[in-house]
Amino acid sequence: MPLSAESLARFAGVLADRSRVAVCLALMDGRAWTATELAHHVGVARSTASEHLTALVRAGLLVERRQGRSRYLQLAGADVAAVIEGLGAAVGERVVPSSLRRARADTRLAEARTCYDHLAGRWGVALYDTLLAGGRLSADGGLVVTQEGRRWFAAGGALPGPASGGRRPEVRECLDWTERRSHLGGQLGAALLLRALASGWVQRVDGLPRALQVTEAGHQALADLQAADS
Amino acid sequence: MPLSAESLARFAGVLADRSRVAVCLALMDGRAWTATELAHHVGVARSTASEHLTALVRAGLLVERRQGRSRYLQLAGADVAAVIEGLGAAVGERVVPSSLRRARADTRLAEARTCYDHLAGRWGVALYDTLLAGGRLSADGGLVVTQEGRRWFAAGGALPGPASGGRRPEVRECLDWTERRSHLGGQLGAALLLRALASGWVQRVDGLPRALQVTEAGHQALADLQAADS
DNA sequence: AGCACGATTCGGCCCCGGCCGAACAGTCGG
DNA sequence: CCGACTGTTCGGCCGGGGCCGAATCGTGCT
Repeated sequence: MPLSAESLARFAGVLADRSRVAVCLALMDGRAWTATELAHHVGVARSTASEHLTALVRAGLLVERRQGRSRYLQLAGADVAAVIEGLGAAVGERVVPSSLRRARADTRLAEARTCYDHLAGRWGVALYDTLLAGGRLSADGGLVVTQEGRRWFAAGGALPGPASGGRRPEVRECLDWTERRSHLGGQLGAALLLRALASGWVQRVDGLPRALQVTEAGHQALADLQAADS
Repeated sequence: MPLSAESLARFAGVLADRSRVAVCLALMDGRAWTATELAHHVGVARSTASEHLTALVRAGLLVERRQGRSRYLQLAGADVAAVIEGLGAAVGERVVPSSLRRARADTRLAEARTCYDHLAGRWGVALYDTLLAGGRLSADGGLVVTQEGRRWFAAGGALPGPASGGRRPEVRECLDWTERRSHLGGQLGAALLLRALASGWVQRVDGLPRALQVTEAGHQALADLQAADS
């Protein structure tokens, strides 16, 4: 009779399917997967996966980001991850032995890390925010590099060829839900990571593949960038 | 492919039905309901409810206690309640504004309180344990009052007529999952509450209907009882 | 013993939903 | 413009499962 039973059951119904659960479990690594990757991973036809994914998005468990002919999917937020972990605990399984749990626990991963081939973590997010605040990037209706930004990237040697005609977008807003903030992806994001390593802003940490340590020079570089804008 | 997806989906499937969810929600008050009560409450036939209830018990969400021709059902534990609350939070609903949440938070309710018409809370549980340890109650295969116990209850004026032919059992083990322990229910439990109030062991608290405050006399009475047994 | 009552089982109905393959729509690259 | 590739929509198939009513069992009361 109470309304809550209806909606709660409907919500649980979304998680009441192996394929959909498998999708969510795969996404527990916090990264964005493409639809075919997920379809192949759970072992169903692309058409079937498509329906599941729209259902998960409509239910608010996933967010999608369409890019070209691809559709990238991520968990909607840390709260849904918590629900899934809670369910996993209820059936007595450890759902996430993966990088994510460590990412939250390990402060070394929290400060700075790679996300695929670009910069993430608190420092990566801060750098992205600074570039945005300084007008080097603009996020009005799709992320683009401004003229000023293009000069700055070029000066640092971090600008790939303007017509480096790959399929990959030049810049991309990459949502990392452990931070619940965006950082810079795409070609330029990758180039920026290389520059950060080359300039000694960050350095890799032995034994922790994705971890980065921010050096004094790195903190200084970010501070300089912020100071130059004000 | 991973086993966890299968079992997790099956678990979610148990909660993917309005009727079953409505049952769990009703049981969130922490008390035991009878099967027909639940059937009537969620608005399905008794036969349908019976199947749902066995499913919930088999899934480990509920525990049952058969007594005479009745079947009492309760939530299996605080952990399942937490899962349900988590799910409720995920759909943006407050599942339990009820007494339970307060019972956990409010130390006054935690120390001693009424559960229906008998004693619960830490002090109620301790009293029950003491009666059991002192051989006044025996729990081997169904709770019964021993001869020694019968004398003790009679001495305190807490013994209802031996053939007070109501339908209610004389003693009953009542499982309170906020304590995760049993306390004394049934006719004798109710009589014991009256005696505890009459003897000044506990007194009611203004403004908190179910709350009881344990007096010095109450603590003393329990200590005396424990001392007499050793 | 007989009756009342709570609970369970069984057969049957019906609808929901997961699955696939085929066809279609967009996008990217030559 | 023409392939190559990603995703989506649409029939159609089929199994699962929620629901009920009737019959049955077991318990308790008189």
